[in-house]
Amino acid sequence: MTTPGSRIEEALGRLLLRSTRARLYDRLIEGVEGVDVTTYPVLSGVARLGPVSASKLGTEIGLDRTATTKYASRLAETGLLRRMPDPHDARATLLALTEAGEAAVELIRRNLVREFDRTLRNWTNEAAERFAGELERFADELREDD
Amino acid sequence: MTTPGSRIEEALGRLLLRSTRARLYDRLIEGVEGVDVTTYPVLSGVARLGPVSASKLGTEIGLDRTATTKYASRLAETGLLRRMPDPHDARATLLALTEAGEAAVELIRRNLVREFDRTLRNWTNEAAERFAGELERFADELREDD
DNA sequence: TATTGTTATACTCTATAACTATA
DNA sequence: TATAGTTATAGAGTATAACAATA
Repeated sequence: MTTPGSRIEEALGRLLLRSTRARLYDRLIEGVEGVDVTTYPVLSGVARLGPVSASKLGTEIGLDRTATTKYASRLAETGLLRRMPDPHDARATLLALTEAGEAAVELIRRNLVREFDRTLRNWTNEAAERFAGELERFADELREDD
Repeated sequence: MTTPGSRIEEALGRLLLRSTRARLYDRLIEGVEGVDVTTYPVLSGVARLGPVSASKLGTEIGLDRTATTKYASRLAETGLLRRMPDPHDARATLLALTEAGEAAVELIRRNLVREFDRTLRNWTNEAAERFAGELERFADELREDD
């Protein structure tokens, strides 16, 4: 029997495939030095959370702090992130966007939005809005069930 | 401006996080011996497509045929897949589910139903069905835009 | 003692290269 | 010549272990 669950599994499975993710992100990073499918979550996380330690950021984006540090260093080398001492904790280092980092985040985000809007070009606006709302709700509730 | 694309970007970004994927798959394959986050797409693909060559399966699930072969061998070692000669092409080998493979897919499917029932427990059946259809369409069209 | 960032290390995923057999 | 499956190999992602500094 074909249930909503099995249909969602199949479709979501394809979306979650490494190749789909890689292809999606590959299209967005043209002209943005130093950002790829692995460093994007770090860059995007700093953009969302503001100056943040590697430990906390790692927890938020589901990466180990050692991997977070590694990708943050890569982003720092290309000038998109900078490190600041944490005034409240001398052990910690805060990761923050540089101006170039802010610009990169803006560009990538615009590209992503454009990509999805293009995918939805044959949908009615009503259907697209509804789907967006349902996907938001689904993502929320899936992560709530920890 | 908040377009459907921007809302999808945010929601899908959360779904694509490695931690979300790992957590989801870990729950799906609970209690299924020999299946993990990498072999699951292979097993699931054979279940969906029926007896299929590694080349065609790889194309379908977005994996290189060498990786597909490797994971298929792993599934064969644990008795979930078997290889059959292709009667129409002596170069090809068809991958098919064994009885244990069918049982594993059935168990995963039951886990899926449980998982998504829990996520969708507050949705009407109509909304769940509609969302499943829209997600299928979205996944199709996102991959078409190559 | 616990936690921070970092580096070193090991393991896994996955693609490319190369080989053999068949269309 | 092109395509099938397979194995060997190499590059990259990511976790664990270990270290020094600070809470």
